Amino acid sequence: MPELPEVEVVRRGLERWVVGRTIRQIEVHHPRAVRRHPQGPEHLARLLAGARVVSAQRRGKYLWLPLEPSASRPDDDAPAGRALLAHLGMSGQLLVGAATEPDQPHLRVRIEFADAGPQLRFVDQRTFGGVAVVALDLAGVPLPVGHIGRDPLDPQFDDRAFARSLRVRTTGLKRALLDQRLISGIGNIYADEALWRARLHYARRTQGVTQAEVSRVLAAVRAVMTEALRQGGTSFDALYVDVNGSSGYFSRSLAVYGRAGQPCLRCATLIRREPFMNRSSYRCPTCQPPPRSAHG
DNA sequence: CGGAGCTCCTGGGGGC
DNA sequence: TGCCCCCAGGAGCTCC
Repeated sequence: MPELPEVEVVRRGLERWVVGRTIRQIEVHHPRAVRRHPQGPEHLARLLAGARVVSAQRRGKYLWLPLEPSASRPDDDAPAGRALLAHLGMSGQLLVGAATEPDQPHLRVRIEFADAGPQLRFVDQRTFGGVAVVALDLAGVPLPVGHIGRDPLDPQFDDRAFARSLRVRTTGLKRALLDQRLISGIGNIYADEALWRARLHYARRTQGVTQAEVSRVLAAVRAVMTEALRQGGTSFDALYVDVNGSSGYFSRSLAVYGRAGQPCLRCATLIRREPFMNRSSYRCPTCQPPPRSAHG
């Protein structure tokens, strides 16, 4: 399940293998993979043909490749330029490989370049992810990404502003961590890992969280993501891989996620799995006790 | 408008 | 062995 560290691994791969190259043509193999491109697959293909990839950017779990502005036209509706935007969703992969490699079973979009180099493929089993060509705002951020907050590894992330907006929310702590408008890049795995490291329960009321606890949870988020990044990301199977198809090793380092019934690495209490938002939360009952009152 | 719940999707795995 | 149901979950959408 790609979260910030996994997406950043992919971004680095794109930076190395795709930036500077010119797209020759693309093939859309599944309409759902381009559903976020409202004008349809043919329009997407037209915009990309001949475009040069300028850089590889990321905010939270969104990736985008700014494109060299084409010769300006009077009717240009994207004065600040366009980018190829990608979200990996649950199971999306961006793979760089030779044209001679056989098509993956869930190949959704193929991008070929004008040079003789490897192609870029968007492969996605569950089709929660997708690609689109979108306009950039004056800050260089894709319009559909405008509502996404900065992520905790962004140097411009404002810890104090985060603490303020967190404490005026009326929700639970984990729900807030998963709200990409407030802080981006965190998904179910890293939310559980960070809460375990910070020794906080997922249902803690955001209004009742102290400044020290906010600092603790932010430090935990950054620590777990930085460690995961160093190990190439988290992977349980072949679903999440870097652009070369290699898996990360961080799954070996998970303290609570997926460890129901196994001892807590701090206190040996058995880790518990509980239903949460129609999904699961993993926690240590001793290190992360339930909040005692409505104030959390 | 904030908050909560629903929905999209596919393949693996467990139960019978 | 085969079938059915559950599970994984990001994020846009809908409803209150």
